[in-house]
Amino acid sequence: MGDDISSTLLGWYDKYARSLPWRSPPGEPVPDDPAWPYRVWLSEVMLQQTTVAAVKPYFEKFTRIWPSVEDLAAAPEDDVMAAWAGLGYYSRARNLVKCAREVAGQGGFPRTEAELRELPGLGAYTAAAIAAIAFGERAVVVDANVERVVSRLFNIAEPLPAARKIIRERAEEITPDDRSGDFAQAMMDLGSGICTSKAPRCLLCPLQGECAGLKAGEPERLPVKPPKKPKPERTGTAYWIERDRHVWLVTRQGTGMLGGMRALPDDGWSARQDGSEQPPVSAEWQDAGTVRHTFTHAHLALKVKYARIAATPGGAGEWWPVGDIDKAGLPTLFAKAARLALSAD
DNA sequence: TAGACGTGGAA
DNA sequence: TTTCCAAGTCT
Repeated sequence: MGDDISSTLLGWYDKYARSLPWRSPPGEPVPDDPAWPYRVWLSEVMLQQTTVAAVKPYFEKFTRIWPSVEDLAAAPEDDVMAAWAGLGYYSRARNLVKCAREVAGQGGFPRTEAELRELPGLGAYTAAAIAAIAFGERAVVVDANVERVVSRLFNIAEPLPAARKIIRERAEEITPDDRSGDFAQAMMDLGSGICTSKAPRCLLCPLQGECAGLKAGEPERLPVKPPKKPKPERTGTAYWIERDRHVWLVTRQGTGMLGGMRALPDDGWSARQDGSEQPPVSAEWQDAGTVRHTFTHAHLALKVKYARIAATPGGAGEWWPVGDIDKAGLPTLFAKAARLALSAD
């Protein structure tokens, strides 16, 4: 049963695998090149909760600027954060630098799942994926695609997250000893293009004959997910402070929201609390408008105010040339705010 | 363990 | 317009 599923799926993958910049062709042995695990690692971290389409240009940029893990390890953290700007989940970029430095210090990536799991930013999924894809080790790779495919294949109606235990057991049973990396990527391609969340294309599925969820009638209902909680509405204010064709930028501290990223100064809004509306300096503030932005866990209405001042604000920050604002590495929220300020000014 | 943590595209 | 989500991790 498990062998039937894996051999059928691998046969399908040999024929229909997507060609992606970080992939080797199906069925080929793992490339014997130190750049290979680096590229697999980088792509896997970028792909966490992020679409292939969004990742592609970032992967090209990172591998062009930093072709090896040693290059990335030697890069200033600020440069890496700025290059990551717009991709989201910035703790990934902070951990990327940490991880690159550890790996470079060790002379390369470890090749076992357990050792990989110890590196910053690598959880159960990513460690298994790298072990299987980059090193050809047998590993059971479970991500949201695998959860969806497996819950349908075996008609697992238990809701998440409780279903994870049985899903992992089933995934373990159908994962082949050989080509477990190709098998994982085949499951992802299947989940991405055929066994999709809302409208699975079961008629095109190589596993339709083996799918208990399809036999039971409503595979699109699986996996059963817990109800979502409503997102709170938050308000805040960001400040565009200009002097002599330069704008005052700060770097957000800590590991919280947008931590480590350049930003416009603001009034201390967070996902948990509205901003104070207290500007960082006193000035003749003018309204530029409001930016709407949705995070995973809150909606934000960010008012944007602008002013020209003569002095330098107190506290840490830097004057950034207004003409180079697109090179500042602002996360999307503040890139939107900057655009608004520039259009109003 | 449930919540924090981004973004842009699809429906 | 709003909701949902896409190759998760960390605390």
